[in-house]
Amino acid sequence: MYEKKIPLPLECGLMMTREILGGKWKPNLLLAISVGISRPSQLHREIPQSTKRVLNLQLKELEEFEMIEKKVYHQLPPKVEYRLTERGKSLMPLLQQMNEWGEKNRPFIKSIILKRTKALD
Amino acid sequence: MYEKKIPLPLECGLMMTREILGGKWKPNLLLAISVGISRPSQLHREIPQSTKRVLNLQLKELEEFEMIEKKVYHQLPPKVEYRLTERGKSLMPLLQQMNEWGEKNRPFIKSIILKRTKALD
DNA sequence: CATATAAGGGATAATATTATCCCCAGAAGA
DNA sequence: TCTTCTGGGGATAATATTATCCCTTATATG
Repeated sequence: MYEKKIPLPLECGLMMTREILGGKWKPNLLLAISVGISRPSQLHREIPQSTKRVLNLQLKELEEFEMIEKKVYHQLPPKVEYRLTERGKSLMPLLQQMNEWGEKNRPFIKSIILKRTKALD
Repeated sequence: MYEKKIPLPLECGLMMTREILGGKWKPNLLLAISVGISRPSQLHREIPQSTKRVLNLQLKELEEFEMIEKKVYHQLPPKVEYRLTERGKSLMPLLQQMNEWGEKNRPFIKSIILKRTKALD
């Protein structure tokens, strides 16, 4: 996320998508924003496993890549809203498929993860 | 990839998909295997930016999650072939979408990445 | 004999990514 | 006054992931 010393192949579509969706919470953020959860505090409540700090970092990157837009209302208390750009919206089918595939296969994947953690004692 | 100390939300479909496709070369490996590039050496030639070592690690994980199957021919020189399982095949539409979206948006994403690296001097 | 190919992996370094902690501002409500 | 809510981020620790290096086995080829 910060600087990359080992340049990644810029000629590969898969890598490009990875660059956008690779962050741990980015897919969740995009999906949440797409359904109208637009303010930072709401997003954090939606994804409480994470931290404001980290969410901010990932939001900033999504903004850098113009997947989302940020509207700042200069008020007190401050108010910020994110929304998807057209480019961001074009990711929705992909994200939905990711989510669906994951849901369908969740029991199976989960069981394997649990086996692994048990194998560690 | 090795051990995870911070447990990830097992109830989220997106996270499950991430667990499978999160490795740097896993999507490429799966796509390559799907088009018949089945032997480790072939795969490495297909993805020369990586290393045998790393590819092996990622292949092993894909196997653990039963996305691919490994056939070992006990010969000399050794011969190994990977192929997709049914579960692995079910990932193909997703991978193709990832690839297509990435290809479409590659020029744009690339330009932003390049701006960032230039901004570092 | 030197080199290549096949597949694999231990040990360790380098990098990248996330998490944690604690701070800031200003206003409203109990 | 003490707490809560808003949004934000510096500094640093902890973890996770990839990369690098080098060695093994056995056959075939120049």
